[in-house]
Amino acid sequence: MVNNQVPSSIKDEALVSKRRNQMIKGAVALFKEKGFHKTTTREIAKASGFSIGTLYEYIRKKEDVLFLVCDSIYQRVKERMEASIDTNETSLQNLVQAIRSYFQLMDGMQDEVLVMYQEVKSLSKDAQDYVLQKERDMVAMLEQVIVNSLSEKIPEADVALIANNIFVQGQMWGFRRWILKRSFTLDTYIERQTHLLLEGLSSQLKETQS
Amino acid sequence: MVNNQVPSSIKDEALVSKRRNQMIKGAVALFKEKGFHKTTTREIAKASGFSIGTLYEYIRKKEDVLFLVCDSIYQRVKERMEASIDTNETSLQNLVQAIRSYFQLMDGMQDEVLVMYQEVKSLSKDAQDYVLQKERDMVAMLEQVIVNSLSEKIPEADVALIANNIFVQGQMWGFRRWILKRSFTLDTYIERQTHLLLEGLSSQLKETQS
Amino acid sequence: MVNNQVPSSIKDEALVSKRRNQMIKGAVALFKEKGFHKTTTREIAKASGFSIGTLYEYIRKKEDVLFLVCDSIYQRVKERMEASIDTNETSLQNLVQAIRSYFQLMDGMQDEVLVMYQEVKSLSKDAQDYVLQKERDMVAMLEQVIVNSLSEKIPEADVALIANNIFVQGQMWGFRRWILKRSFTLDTYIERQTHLLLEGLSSQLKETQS
Amino acid sequence: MVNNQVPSSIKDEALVSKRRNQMIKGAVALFKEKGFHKTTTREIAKASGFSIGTLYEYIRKKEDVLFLVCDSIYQRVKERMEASIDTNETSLQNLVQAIRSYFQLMDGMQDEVLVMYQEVKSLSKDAQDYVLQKERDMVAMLEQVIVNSLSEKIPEADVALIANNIFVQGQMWGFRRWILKRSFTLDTYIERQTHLLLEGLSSQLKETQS
DNA sequence: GATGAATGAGCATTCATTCAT
DNA sequence: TATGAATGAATGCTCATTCAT
Repeated sequence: MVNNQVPSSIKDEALVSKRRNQMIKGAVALFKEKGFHKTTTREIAKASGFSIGTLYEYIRKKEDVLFLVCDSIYQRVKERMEASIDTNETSLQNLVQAIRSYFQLMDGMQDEVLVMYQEVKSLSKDAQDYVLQKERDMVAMLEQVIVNSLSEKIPEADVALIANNIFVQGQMWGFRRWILKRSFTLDTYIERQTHLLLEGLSSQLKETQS
Repeated sequence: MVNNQVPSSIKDEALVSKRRNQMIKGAVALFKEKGFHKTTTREIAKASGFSIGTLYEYIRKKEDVLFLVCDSIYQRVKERMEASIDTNETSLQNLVQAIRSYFQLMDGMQDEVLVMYQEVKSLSKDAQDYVLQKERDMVAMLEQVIVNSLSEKIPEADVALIANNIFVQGQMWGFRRWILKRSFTLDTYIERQTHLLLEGLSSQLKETQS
Repeated sequence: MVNNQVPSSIKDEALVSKRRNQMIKGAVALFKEKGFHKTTTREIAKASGFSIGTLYEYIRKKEDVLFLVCDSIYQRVKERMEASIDTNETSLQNLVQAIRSYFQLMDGMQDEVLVMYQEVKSLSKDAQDYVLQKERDMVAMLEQVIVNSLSEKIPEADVALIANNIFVQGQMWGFRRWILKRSFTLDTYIERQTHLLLEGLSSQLKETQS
Repeated sequence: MVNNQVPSSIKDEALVSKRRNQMIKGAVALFKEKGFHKTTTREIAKASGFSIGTLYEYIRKKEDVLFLVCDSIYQRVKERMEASIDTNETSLQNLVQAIRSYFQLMDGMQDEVLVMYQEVKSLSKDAQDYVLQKERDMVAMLEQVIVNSLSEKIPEADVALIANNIFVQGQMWGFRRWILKRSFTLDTYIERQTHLLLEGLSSQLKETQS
């Protein structure tokens, strides 16, 4: 699926898609290593496996690469969340499972998420808005799962807050690993965060037959 | 107090201190507005009130400015935390109060924290280590306050986790304001986060006579 | 008629001719608008109605397009001068008529002449010589008409000078329109320039029975 | 006198003036040789005797060099015309003298005028307007001299036309030398053009006691 | 100590031209 | 014949850093 926010002068859409994937893959690795600003377009071209001229057949400006990278990361995270999280199921188990899936996802896409985290602000306002909408969607998914897992209604704001906390704690496993890895593995991290959350919600939670 | 990590060719320490403060003040404003990479040394010099030549009498490289800025921010946050948080007091009230102080601090230094958040990765490994140590110190303060507020011992890892959660939630008020401000004011945000935390800890908390 | 100064890899001469005409038509419009140097080969191909690859089947280098354009303009001007000017007729009326025709021609081909005027110097020396020969031919035509209109012989140099003056005044109507249009329409311009010229020549002119 | 249409980041106005003169001198030579578009900024810097970085301390964009060059040429032509032409004197001799001075000037600044002629269209609309105003001023000077040399009034349009003819004939000596030099030297060219003009005006001219 | 002119390596971007299909 | 994807040399411009005054 070609991202039409970024025009290309190449007509063959399948090719555009293929080349942009090469580009994204190469760019993520570089951005991870040295950040967007310290990465040159030539390096991106080289890491993508084609020439600088070819790079510019598929984008207009360097910032387009960043946009493509951020968008692709958000898209992949969103898709994988949609695949692994059931927003209809109403059991508590479903919330626990959703958190686990999401944290595992964050663990696996750690580098990508870190890149995204540090560089979104380098995008133009428009591009940021476009990309952040996906973040809102993801938080909304978590909110739905939370609501479904509760037996009593709690204030909307609290649901939003919990969803945001979970969301950020997932990312935190990526961008604060330097401090967390002293005390946790991914599994213990998931387990303890879940534990803490459920304790806080205990009185409103649905009964679960495990 | 002159930061000796960054050598200056000027002998007069008082002057170095004064000039660097001008520099930091000007630079924070610029980094906030356009980020470290898009800010030029000329702009920094101008915003600091002196010439480009003079700027380089007080630093060696552009990165030194970033280091000075980050260090100064951490330093100020740390100092203000130390001033408002009592790590000896053992009441639950003290934890509540510490959280409130810290969140208010984050609210007031929102821009600075945002800058720091996005730009630390641009520092050299050494500079990052130096600066992150201050972060570790702050988390440690929170850990101490948490431990003091509990009647029973809980695993060290849990203490670390809670401290990290609080720490990040404070920053989150700054860097995710775009999504949080739909549901919260600073006060309601503090109140609900505190509420959630205490619910989760309720069984281990010290009794409080309010 | 295919211009053999510019080789093509296509064999079918009729096709070459057709494609080059498309090319010239498209290119003139572009050169007029933005000049030769700011026009890209891709734009020329697009304006010509075929692909960049096809463009290069009919020329060797970008400069060939400019040559083709200049040559075509000169050719058209020359042909139309030959069609409307009678170099055998010896009346004064014929000179007056020749000037009128030529000025009207310049008015109609204003854009083309302007393009040619500004861009010939971008041609290689050889191409310039080739193209300027046509200009010499046109001036020679004017010289002939002038000589025919005189009753007495005047120095060759004077004839050349007058022919050049007429020639340039015709072009001047194109490239200095910004200043002339405040005082003249095409008709008054023709009338006054003719008047001035005839005054200067009055004593040598042939009698005319109008 | 520093041209304020083009901002410089250097404060010392005398220096700006000096460097820009170096720049103009170097650039004219290059533009003359290969045209504005085929001249690189590096070449301009080199020909000016300083580095590319320094060049850009005195201008903002490459086009600024062209503007500076065109403006300087017009300015010099205008100044020298003002110095050698008397717009108050009312004798016929004065017109003859003015033409001679102007043609000699064009002869001496041939290269500059050629450059200007071919490249003004590369300037932005604004810059063109600014520069062409100087041309209007010069034509106006010629008009004044013409009017002063006449005993009877002739239509304003005719005065404008004659002034323009003289103006263009002066330039023509530069840009059509390839065809004129077969029949003329500068002196004979001046003499014959003047002769032609005076013949045309004879009945309206002031008596001159030579 | 302060200034700001000079430097040139470095970077993003363009575009004429080629060539496999 | 026609196409258009690929190439990379070339170019305009920026900016951190130095150093003479």
